[in-house]
This record gives sequence, C-alpha cells and structure tokens, in this order.
Amino acid sequence: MSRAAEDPEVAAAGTRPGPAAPGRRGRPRSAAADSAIIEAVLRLIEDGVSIGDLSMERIAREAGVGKATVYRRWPGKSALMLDVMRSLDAQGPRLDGASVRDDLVSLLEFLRRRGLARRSSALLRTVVAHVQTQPELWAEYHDTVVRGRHEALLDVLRRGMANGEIRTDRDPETLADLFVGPLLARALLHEWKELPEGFAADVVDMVLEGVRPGPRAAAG
Amino acid sequence: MSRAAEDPEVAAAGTRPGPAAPGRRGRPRSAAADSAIIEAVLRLIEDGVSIGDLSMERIAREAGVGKATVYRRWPGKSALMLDVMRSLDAQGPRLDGASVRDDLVSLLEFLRRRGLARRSSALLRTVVAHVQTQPELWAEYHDTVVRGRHEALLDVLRRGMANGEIRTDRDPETLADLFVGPLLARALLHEWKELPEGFAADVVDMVLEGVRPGPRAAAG
DNA sequence: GGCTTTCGATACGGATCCGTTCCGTATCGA
DNA sequence: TCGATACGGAACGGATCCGTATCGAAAGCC
Repeated sequence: MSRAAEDPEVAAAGTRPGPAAPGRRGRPRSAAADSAIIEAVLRLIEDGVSIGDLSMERIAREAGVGKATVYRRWPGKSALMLDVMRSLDAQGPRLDGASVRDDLVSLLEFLRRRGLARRSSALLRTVVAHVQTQPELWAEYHDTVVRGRHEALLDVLRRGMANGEIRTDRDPETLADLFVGPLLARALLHEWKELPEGFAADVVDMVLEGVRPGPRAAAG
Repeated sequence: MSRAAEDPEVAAAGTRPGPAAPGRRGRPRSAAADSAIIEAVLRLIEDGVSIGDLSMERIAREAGVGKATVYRRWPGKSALMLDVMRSLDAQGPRLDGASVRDDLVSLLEFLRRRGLARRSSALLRTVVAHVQTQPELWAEYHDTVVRGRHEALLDVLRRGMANGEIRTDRDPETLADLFVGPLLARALLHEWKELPEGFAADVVDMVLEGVRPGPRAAAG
C-alpha cells in the first residue's frame, strides 16, 4: 500500500491467484498474498535496493509472508521479477489531437508527473542497470511500460510530419529522442524528485523552435 | 589491461601504492596489484555485474590477487568503489572555439565515442542505479567524470548566449539537457553499443534549428 | 464432517560471502 | 645477513541466502 496512490505508474499490481481452475479443491490461494509480494518488491526497489541485494527471504519478510508462499507462486527471483514488470500500469494520457504541439506537451507532462516520479524512476534505474545480465527483464519492462508511450509519441510525430508541422528529413526515432532525452537526463542524472513544473512544455517548445534566437523564439 | 586501450574513459587506473613513506621498511606494496584490483572491478561492471553482486572474494579472484591484498588497501567494498570512481579518466575534447555549433558537435561527438561507449555506459548505468543507497558513490563519479564535461558544455552555451548565437531567455542548465539528453536516451534505453556516426552532429543541428520545417532547416 | 490445499513460521543442508588470521615465500631497507 | 612488510593462498567463525521440508492452523470444496 503506502505510496502507491501517489504514483499511479505502479497502481495495479494485478491479481494472479495462481491457476484458479474451477474444479480446484482445498484452500484457494490468497490474492492478497500475491499483491503483497509484488508490492513489497516495488517498495524495496523504490528504496533503492538493487536486484542483486534483493533476496527472496527479504522479499517475503517485507511482504509479511512465508517464504514458501513465494516459492509456491514463482520458481525463483527472475520469474518473480518478470511478473513484477508485468504488473506495472503504463496507461498513457488522452490526446485530443488538436495540436501536435499540445499533444507533445501532454505526453511529456505525463512522463514528468508519472513516468519519472519517485518510484518509477527508481524502477527504471534498477532495470536499466541489469540490461546486460538479465535482458529478459528489460524486455518485459520495455514491452509493458516503454513501448506504448514510445508508439504514441511516434504517432504524434508522424502526424506532424504529414501536417507539415514537423520536418520530414529526419528519422522519427531520432526526433523522439530529442523530446524524451532531456527529461530523462534530468530525472536520471540530476533530480531525484519530481521535475519542475513547466519543464515539459519548455522542452517541447525549444525543440520545436530551436535554441537559436530570432522571430521563431516565440512559441507558436 | 585487456580492453582499456579501446575505451580511454577508463584508461589511467592511477597508482596508489599505499603510504609510500620514504622511511618505509619491508617489501613495498605492489602498484600492479592496485591497478589489477581496480581494473578487475571495472571489468566486472563492464560485464553487467551490479554492485550488489560484486563480492570482495569475486573481485580478488578476478584480479588474481589474495583477498588480504585487497583488505590491506581498502577497509571495505564502499571505499574500494570510491577509489574506482576516482581512477576514471574524464579528459574532455579540445575545443577550437571558432564556432559554437562546432564546439557543441565536438563535445557531443566525444560523448558518443567515449563517454557512452561500452564500458563507460555500463559504469554509468551501474552507478546511477545506486544513487539512493550510496549517494557518495554517485557524488564521486559526478565529480570525476560528469562535472568537467558539464562545465565545458555550459561554457560553450554561455559563449553562444553572449555571441547572440543562442537564445538567452532560458536557463543554460536546461539548454544543456537538450543537447545531452538525446544521446543519453539512446545509450541507456535503446543502444548497448556505440551510437551511430553523425548522431552527435544531427542532434546539435536539430536542437539549434528546431524540428519545425522552414528556411532554418538548413543548418547554419 | 472429511479431504485437500494454502497459510505463516521454523528449520534444514549446502552455498557464498565477510573480515580476519595464518602460512610459506618474496622483496625491500638497514 | 636480518628484520620488516607484502605477496598469493588457504582456512576460520559468523552471517546470509537458496530452495525444500515440515509443522499446526485456516479455509475452501464435497
């Protein structure tokens, strides 16, 4: 529980009460235990504990659960971590589609408020650190969290290129990095808390208009 | 040894043969052991081993050194890691200062080729992941590697603002993130090898001119 | 009420690590 | 040559972890 409400990136831990077969006999698995375990992992990661320092014993302790209850659901830490990634909520913002510029601001503002908030940024740092040793973990995180937002951003950019609002002589992927990169740099390298308000709109306007002075400096 | 020559970010491990007092008696400490240990840590991190999975035993094994030899120099893993950070070489590129645009390209090109190469990016990912639990580690890395480059970038930007080549209505720190962020996003989120050639110049020109189409799209 | 499965808790053998200590050898200053 | 210190290697007691097993209690089906 605790801070989950403040950081909706990781809201829905999802119930996975094991193979809830209809003809199942005996005491059913506790859905509360499932979410308690996943929530415990997220809480530990949020506190900066790296995956290497995450032991199954510690997870069970933090979740207030017996170790056997964890092993009854997952064969090991890797499998558990994969399900933790799958539990993340990566819903994006609604775009009204009126202005390309406004949609870009909405996307980046959403990223600023949720995607790079305390827990989410800790998660990102932790997962990224294990890219080489556990590529499946990054793959799962990417599929669950990154992919959707990236596609949404590319859609807006392509719309702008069709509109004539965005130059068409560059790769959309590169353009996407121009918008996302600055937020990422701030969140990972400088700030550990929420990025300043207005930062998203600032970045969008500067990337659109360029940092050279001139008539264009007034954002359209 | 090994790949150090390919990635000059981590060239000079520096000799720290303990308190090499002049009146020191007995067999002197081996400078080779010093660099073997530090080099072993860097090699392990390069292979994706996170700090949590780095044990003193494993480090000594990898370095081909007795465990006591490690503990004779450092009281524990934290102190060793700090010296590993201090051993990094963060020399920047020479800037001819003719054009702000060219200096920016030089800085980002240097970052692409060295600062975000294989070993350096693995190091960055690992250190960033432990920001919360070991802030001193990040502080040391920042002082040794990041600060100098950041200052150099700010200098160029301020020169451009005085020149009239860069708009003056924004914080130089924010401007810096616009240039560095896209490379960072690529290196940390997408590519695990070297970034494509020409990427640095592309980013500089697009940030300078903006991504809107028009007469300015031709880089000056 | 029986049967089955899960629950938290505890304990297990085996493994790894920590930080220290000791070994026999190597390498320095005096 | 002698005393001092460092070397790689091995072992130590204590701690933590892994994955499994077992316990009595709880919670479902039939």
